[in-house]
Amino acid sequence: MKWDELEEQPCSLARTVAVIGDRWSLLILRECFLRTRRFEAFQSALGITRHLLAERLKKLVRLGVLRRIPYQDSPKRYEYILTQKGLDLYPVIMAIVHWGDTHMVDSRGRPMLHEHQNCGKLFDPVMVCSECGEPLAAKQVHVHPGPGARQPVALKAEKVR
Amino acid sequence: MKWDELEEQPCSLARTVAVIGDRWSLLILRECFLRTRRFEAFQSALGITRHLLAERLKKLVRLGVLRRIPYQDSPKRYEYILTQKGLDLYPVIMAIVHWGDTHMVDSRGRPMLHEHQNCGKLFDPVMVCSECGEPLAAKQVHVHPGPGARQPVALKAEKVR
DNA sequence: ACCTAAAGTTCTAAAATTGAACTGTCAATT
DNA sequence: AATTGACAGTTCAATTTTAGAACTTTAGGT
Repeated sequence: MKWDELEEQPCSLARTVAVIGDRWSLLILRECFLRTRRFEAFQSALGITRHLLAERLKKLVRLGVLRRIPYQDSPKRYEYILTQKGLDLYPVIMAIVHWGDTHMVDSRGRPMLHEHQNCGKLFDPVMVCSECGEPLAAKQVHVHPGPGARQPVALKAEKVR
Repeated sequence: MKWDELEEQPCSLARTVAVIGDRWSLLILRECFLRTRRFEAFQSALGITRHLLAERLKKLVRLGVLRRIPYQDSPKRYEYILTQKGLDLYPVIMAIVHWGDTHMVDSRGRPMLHEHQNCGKLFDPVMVCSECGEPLAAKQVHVHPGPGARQPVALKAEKVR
């Protein structure tokens, strides 16, 4: 399977994996949320090769997650900032961090703590139901095909012919 | 950077990316949450090569996300089920799916809908603060070094010497 | 004139992934 | 008794990605 095919699958997870499902993209986004904006800064913070960094930034811009904006002329230099689409990845990042905090820490404890400015407390992110507000568990969720589900099998067969 | 180095970084995101940050692991986990358990079933659902599937399953078992349990003798056959550590990835999966639902759908709409058995409604997952219950936004969160943060620079220099 | 900084690009070697065929065990079928 | 098929992998060559290092371009500072 190629990356482009992933993007076209009738599955929101697969399509998102096409965007962030590699070793570097999520780390680049972590840096974005920590206010990193420039090529050299990404490179030295992550230790990614310049080649790959250039490629990933290009990809994230193409997909609308980052915007490349000039911050000076002569020589023209650009920096990378999160779009709204990129900012919307925050829950993904936090869910990942929280899993790491729970299952991948050593004896010394968490590398980072998060403080919620709203309430002033150190917190963990919790995923809840938009309708009833209760925390979500896999077993309480049933999945139904939506309007964008895979075509009926008959139609798929047509296409193959 | 190698995968093992990722696992050892003082960052819960990097450590989690070491587990799920590749093209296939998240898709395999999607299938697990959809009740897929067996090698052939994963293979035909995903179109992954058998070679890679075997490797990824082994890795997820080694990392404690899946457990390999025999379901028959003669010939001995095994199936793969989520451990608690694996089940805890549900919020990550849901956050990813929700982002795809928001930003990667075509005109036909979502491929899948989710129903919360608790309240009986179709829902979206929302990430909230464990302390005050308010939805989280990146701008309202401040980050502090925790007990497992990177060693002081002086100590790092020691190590290098 | 030379050095540095930033943001890339180019090149070769190493590593990961793909695709396809092959293996071993056993049950069921011919 | 021999053949077929299911399942859970393993093996191997070819292709694609990634890593590592050097190089390029534009311009300011000394």
